[in-house]
Order: sequence, then structure tokens, then C-alpha cells
Amino acid sequence: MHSPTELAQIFREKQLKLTPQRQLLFGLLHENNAHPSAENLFEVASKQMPGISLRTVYQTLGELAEMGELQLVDVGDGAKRFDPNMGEHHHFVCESCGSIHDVEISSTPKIRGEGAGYEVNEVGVVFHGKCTRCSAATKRSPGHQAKKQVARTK
Amino acid sequence: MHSPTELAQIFREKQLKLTPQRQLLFGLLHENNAHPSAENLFEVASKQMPGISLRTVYQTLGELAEMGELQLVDVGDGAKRFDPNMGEHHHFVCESCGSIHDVEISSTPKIRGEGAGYEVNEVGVVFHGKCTRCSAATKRSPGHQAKKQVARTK
DNA sequence: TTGTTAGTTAGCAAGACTTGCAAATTAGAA
DNA sequence: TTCTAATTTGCAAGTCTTGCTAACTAACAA
Repeated sequence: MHSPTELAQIFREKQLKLTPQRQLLFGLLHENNAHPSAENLFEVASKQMPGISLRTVYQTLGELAEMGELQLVDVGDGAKRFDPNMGEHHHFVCESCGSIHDVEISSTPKIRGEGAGYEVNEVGVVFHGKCTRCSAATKRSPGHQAKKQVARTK
Repeated sequence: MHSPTELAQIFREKQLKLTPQRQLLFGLLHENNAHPSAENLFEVASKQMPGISLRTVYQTLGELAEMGELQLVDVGDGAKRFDPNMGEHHHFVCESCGSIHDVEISSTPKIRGEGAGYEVNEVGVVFHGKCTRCSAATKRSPGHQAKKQVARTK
């Protein structure tokens, strides 16, 4: 996504207000590669701006996604994640700690056979496995693993 | 997944009961390539067995998935889908009618660069676009499209 | 056929994640 | 400072799924 400064400019041009809430979120999202959920961002934002509403976080994230400033990532664990990296890339999800990492793939997969006639607009690839850290941890002490990075109560 | 008869055998071996509800669901799932959600199956099952509980459908689907008889497919539209096709394949989601189709890809994508050190256990590829039918319909009468095959209220 | 019992089902409540709504605020322009 | 449309909030509500538990029943033995 664009930098907070550039976003400010874009918002002004669209007659959208530059509220403190939005500015805070722009900053928290910029170059954030942790793939946070709305709730994650809300927690962090709350520390810097107690009282900010979760509803506002959802609202702002939704706007940014609609404007093409954020990519929505769904790894099937319940909550949607937001990724400011709009370049072409895919995702790796660690089964141990839950972390999500951007990855590049050697070549975009193509449909083979009957389905080849489909009109494809988008291809999403999600890898599941163990990240370097968890993989190493498992080797050192099987059974143990890095603490889950993303809280999941479900 | 296995055929209803084979599943019956497997369940017996595991001391699991062969209830009418389970038998019905086995049948409805067998060779079902429509990628139904729990709710979808519940509706169909209800016609043949009025009174069956949605809870039971979830329960049974969960058991089958755990036994490796069903694959869970999440295309990010809210509800999980169940796919009895356990062979290696990926999915195509039609943006117009919502239908999901199994597809094969020419080669499994590989992670490139730094992420190459990850321990990958599973690769999921989801294509989004227009299925043959909707693609043709759009060309015939732009603006129109096939009726959504999967109800989504969200 | 009957009794026994562990496995199941059904219903409802509740939890997680999101979104709709309406009232209260406020950024930005005049 | 005033005005107004855009925003933020808080809460209710909706969707999908799971936990809990009382009632039920498939499967097996006598």
C-alpha cells in the first residue's frame, strides 16, 4: 500500500477526512508484514489511542481494501488478515505458531484438463507447514514449538 | 472418500454406530462434487429425513473429515465446504455463480527465494474467475449471469 | 425377545468474527 | 466561528460453528 503520507493525499483528493484514527491505522499498517487481523490491529491501536473502536478498525480496513491499498488474506482460521503488500505474492502458514509469511513462487500454476476453459482472474496459493523457526525448534526438542503468534480461541 | 458400503464397514470396525442419519449423509456425500456446505447438506438431508438436526450434520462431517474421508475446502466466503474427492486436486471458484470446481494443475507450485527453507506439508491453490457457463452467459448478454448456485446472505 | 450400555442425536445456548444502524462527534471548508 | 457532510462509536444482530446435556438407540449378549 501507499505510505501514510501518500494515503493522506489520496484521502484528501477523495474528500475523505483525515481523522486521527485513520492516520494511526495507516501508520500501523504501513510495511506491516505480520498479516494482522482486525482484532490484532485493534489491540495495538488501542494502546496508542485508548477508546478507538473496533468498529472503526473494521471500517477503515474495509475502505482501504476497497481502494486496493490492502489485500485480504484468508487462511481459513476464522479471521481475515490484512496485507499491505500488494505485489504479486502468495502465503505460507506455519501450522505450529500460526504465523503467516509472504512467499514468491517459481511459476504461477495453470489449470490443466477440462477446467482449462475457465476464465481465471486470480490465483491464490497457500502453503501450510512449519516456518524455519518452528522447524528448528521441533528438531531441537520434539514436542515443543514456538508459542502461537496469533491467538485463536476457536 | 470411500463408498457408503465401505464406510459402513470402517465404522463398524471402529465400534461406531451405523445410524440412519450417518447412512443418509454417507450417501449424499458419496461422489458429490458440488462442494456442499454443512447447511447445503442439511437442506437436502432434511427432505429425506425430516427432523434430522443440523448439529448432527456438522458432527458427522467433522468425523468424516477427521477420518480423512473428506477434504475441507475454504474459499473464503464464510462457510466451509466438504469435498469427498481426496485425490490431489485444487479448486476453481466462479465469481458469478459461486460454484466450485475441482481442477488439476500442471505442476505443484514451489516456494522461491528466502522462504525456500520452510517445511511445506500442504499446498492449496484456489483460482477465482468465471466458469465456462457464466463466461458464455456474459458474452451473450453482458450484465447478466447464471443464478448463484450457493446462497450467500452475507 | 429383552436388557444393557456406550455411542449418538437433537436442541439450545454461546462463542467468534463481521456488519447494519442511529446518534453523537468532528474534520475541513466557508 | 459556523456549518455540514463525513466519521466514529456502541450496540444489536447475523452467520457459521461448537459445547453441553438430556433423551434416544444401535449393537450385542443373555
